[in-house]
Amino acid sequence: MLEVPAPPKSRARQKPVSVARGFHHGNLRQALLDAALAAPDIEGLSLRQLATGLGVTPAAAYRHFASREDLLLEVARIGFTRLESRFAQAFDIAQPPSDAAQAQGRFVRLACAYLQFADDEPALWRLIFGAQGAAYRALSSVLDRRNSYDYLPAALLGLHRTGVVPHPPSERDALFAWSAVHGAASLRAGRVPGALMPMEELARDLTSRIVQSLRSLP
Amino acid sequence: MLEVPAPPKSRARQKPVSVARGFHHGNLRQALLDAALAAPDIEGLSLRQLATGLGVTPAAAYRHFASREDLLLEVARIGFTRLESRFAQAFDIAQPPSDAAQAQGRFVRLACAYLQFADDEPALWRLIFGAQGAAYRALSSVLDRRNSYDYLPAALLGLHRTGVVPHPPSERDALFAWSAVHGAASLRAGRVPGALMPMEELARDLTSRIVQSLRSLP
DNA sequence: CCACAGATGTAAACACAGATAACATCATTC
DNA sequence: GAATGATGTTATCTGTGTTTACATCTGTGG
Repeated sequence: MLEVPAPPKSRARQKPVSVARGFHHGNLRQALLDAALAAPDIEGLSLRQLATGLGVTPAAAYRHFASREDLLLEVARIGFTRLESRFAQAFDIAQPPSDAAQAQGRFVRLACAYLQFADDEPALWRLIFGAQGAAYRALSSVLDRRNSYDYLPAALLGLHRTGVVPHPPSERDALFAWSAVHGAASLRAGRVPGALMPMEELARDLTSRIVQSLRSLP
Repeated sequence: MLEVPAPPKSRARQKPVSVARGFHHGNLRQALLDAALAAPDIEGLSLRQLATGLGVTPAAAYRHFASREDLLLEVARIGFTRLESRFAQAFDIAQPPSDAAQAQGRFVRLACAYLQFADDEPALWRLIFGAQGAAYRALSSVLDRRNSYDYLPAALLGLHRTGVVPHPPSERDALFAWSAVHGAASLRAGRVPGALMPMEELARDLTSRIVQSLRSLP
């Protein structure tokens, strides 16, 4: 197309064992995922815009993803992994709580991580939990056995072991805690006015109420 | 098109004051809304399928709605009205609670209504609250001042007046209650296994836990 | 009774999206 | 240094939202 026939083709000739770093584009797959992750509205993305935005033909994307749906699912998987790593950091498995305050701190941090994720990555939050959590359901079978939602029961167990809560946590206890935190995050993501207070405050309020409810029931 | 030129045109000639019942189709607007309301996936609807399904040209729909988005918003409005009427029925304003049991019964019925709506009309639920509740936000400014979400604070107030809860309900109390119920409904709509127990049971469990949490805090 | 005006529907077209198939090109490997 | 498979391109198909120009129906005022 009327360009300099071959400007020395300065593309790195390193040949680093033939790993990563694809051929023409240079790892288009990852570039597509990155672009999608950076989009303000992931679900509303168009493959074509994504591809042309990367200087590449729409059809090229189909060498890496079977469909748009497939790409979005992969993005959701990445997002879920990010959420999980936030959980892991908040849970801090290396430092099991040795007293009530520490157990409660862990619980607060966990709730905070959940809420903060909705705040920091609203597009990913919508992708994962929006549309009735279709993506979440499609994913949850593929994820580690050590599911994200084991952290919460574990934190509740810590509350029991340190004497904060008299009974060992049941499944319903966990469901209730999860409901409250998830609901608060949803309302916050939906910008419901009441839920927009400072986040740490919200997390403390939530968790202390949950703990209160766990103290009394049989 | 090779049909009988004018089979006496048996369309009712009643001329009932010229109200409702449009011209060619006979109230296409309502037919479009009804078809959308009946769809299993409202957000995924296509205007063209909708129109042709009703034996009408795609462009015809644009005589009644400015855009697809506009149609969906109207559907969401109708859905929200349905949810509100469930709330109203559950709340039963004509019979204010005169003792603790009745106040708790009202609270349980309210939670039940919320959960039941998610069960009965999943497509509407997703439309209203899915995608970070964009539709809900777009709507909430248009709805009655007597907002749907006034029922919950009112029910909490009833709990206080009948002595179930020592302190008058604060905004945070309401937010917590709403978070828990909304979260449970979301998890249920997302078919999260733990949330799929019989509904009345779930509602009782939820509300009793919420009440427990309200009993203790300052 | 009937022409007119406005509401309603149709036909045709545009831009854009997802998806597929046939072809071209590059990097690696024998 | 050719064979090969991974990668990207060029059409092309179907379907969608939307607009424009035109046709038709309905109720109304002269």
